[in-house]
Amino acid sequence: MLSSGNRLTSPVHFREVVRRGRRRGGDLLVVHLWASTSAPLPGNAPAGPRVGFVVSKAVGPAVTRNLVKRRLRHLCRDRIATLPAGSMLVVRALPAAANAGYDDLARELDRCLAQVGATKNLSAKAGISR
RNA sequence: UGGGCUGGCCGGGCGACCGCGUCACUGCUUCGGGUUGAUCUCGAGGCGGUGUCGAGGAAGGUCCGGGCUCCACAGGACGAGGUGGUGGGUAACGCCCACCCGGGGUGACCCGCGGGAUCAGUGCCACAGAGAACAGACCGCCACCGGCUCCGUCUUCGGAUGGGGGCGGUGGUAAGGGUGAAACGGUGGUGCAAGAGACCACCAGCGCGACGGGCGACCGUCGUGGCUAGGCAAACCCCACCUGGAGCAAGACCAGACAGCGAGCGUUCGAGGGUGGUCCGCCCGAGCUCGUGGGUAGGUCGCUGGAGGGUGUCGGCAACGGCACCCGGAGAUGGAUGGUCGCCAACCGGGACGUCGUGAGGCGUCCCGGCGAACAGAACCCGGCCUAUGAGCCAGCCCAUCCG
Repeated sequence: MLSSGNRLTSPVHFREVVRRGRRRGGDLLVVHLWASTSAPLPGNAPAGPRVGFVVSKAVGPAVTRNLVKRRLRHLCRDRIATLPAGSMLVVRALPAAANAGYDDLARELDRCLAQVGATKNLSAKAGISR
C-alpha cells in the first residue's frame, strides 16, 4: 500500500489527470501523467507525487481486480521516487492485465513511464524484477 | 469385503524480506488558544516508533423475512402482489422440524408450486386416431333386404328349395383390433342375433351415514347408494391468510458556495404538495411553474455487542426453548486486511523393506517424482434460501457376499 500522502483520492483529480495528462499505453495498462507545471489545485496540495488506479469491471470479478490493484500498488511504490515532485499519475488496467504476471506488469509499467517522460533514474530500478 | 443412503467437519501450517488500515501509548514538528514572553497545558494537522487486532463458508446472487432510519401515523373501498396439506418452532419468513397424503426405490431413504375442477362460472386439451368431453361405427361381429356366384336335392326343364362365398344398402353392437399421456372401471359368469353393468359374484374406486382413533391433516371398521365420475387452476377465476412506502446514496449534524431577471397562476373563494396505483378521507400550506443566467457536490456521525457463539444441564420425537458458566475486539470510503519467495503437511504415481493373509490384496516405514490447489473479497447488521467449490476426513444406517 502506498502511504496516505501519495494516494490520489479526489474524483476531481482523477478526472483532470485522465483528461489532460500525458498518456501512453500498452497491452496491459495505460498510464496518465500530469506534471505540475501550473498552480495545481485549490487548498494545500502536498509536494509528493500522487498515484491512483483505475481497474474496471471489464478486468474481471472482484478477486482478480483486487489482485491487479495490489500488484500495481506495490510496483508504483517502488517507483515513487522516480516521479517528479507534485505530479499525479493514474494507472488504468486493461482486461489483459488479469492474466499477466507480476514481472509482465513491471516491464510494461517501466516502458510506459519511460515513454511518458517520468525518467529520473529508471535504469537503477529496473533490477527489481527477479 | 464391495456397493449405496443420510448427517456433519475441514476450507491449510511455518518462515524470510518489503508494505497497508483501525485503536492505544509515545517522539519530533506546524498552526491556533490559555500567557507579555519562556517553561507548561488544551485543541487540530503532518512525519515517525512500539504494541494490538484485521475477510468467507459461501463475504457471492440480491430471491424472501426482520431489525434500524425517514416519510404530512399509514383509516376505508377497489385494485395489485405474495403464500397455499396439518400441527409446531421462530422476531419473522416463501425458512426449519415432526406428521399426513400421493409417487419412486429390495432397502437405508428420496421426490412433490400438495386449497377448490360433481357443491359458482368461463376457457383449453396439440400430434396420432374412426372417435377427445351433451364421446365415437374405420376394421371387425350380428340381423334384415337386393343383385351375383358355387354346391347339393327335386323337376312337368319354366323353375322350386337348402347350404356356402362375395358385393351393395339399411340397422344393431363399444366385447376385440389399431392410435394416444388419457378411449367412459377390472376379472369371471348369466344373457343375447351379436353384444353391452343389461343382470350377478368378487375386487378397485366415488358419494353419503354411523362408530372408533387422532389437537389436526387424516386413518380404520361397518352399512348404504348409483354402477363409474378424464386432465389442466405454474389458464382466467373462487376461497383463506399476509403485505403502507422507500431504503445506510436511509437519515442527522458541521463547514462552505451563489445572483438575480422576465412571464403566468395563487395567498382561508387556497396555488402547489404528501399519503408506492385510483378514488374518498386525512395532513402540510405561501409560495409554485416556465424561460434565461449563475453556483455547490468537503468533513463528522450513523458504524458495529447482536433475535451473538461454545460447553454443561433440564424440557421436547425434533426444529427449538429455559438456566448456569465461559468466550468474545474487521469497520475501509478511489475503498485496508497485502506483494515477492522458501520449506512442510495433505494428496497422487513409482520403487525397496518389514508384517498380516492360502490368495486377490491390506497396513507400516523409507526413497524418488508430480502437485502443493478450488470457488471466491466485507461495504448498515442479522435469520434463511439458491448458486459456485480442490483434496480429503468422521459418524450412523441399508443392501449383497463370505466366515462363525
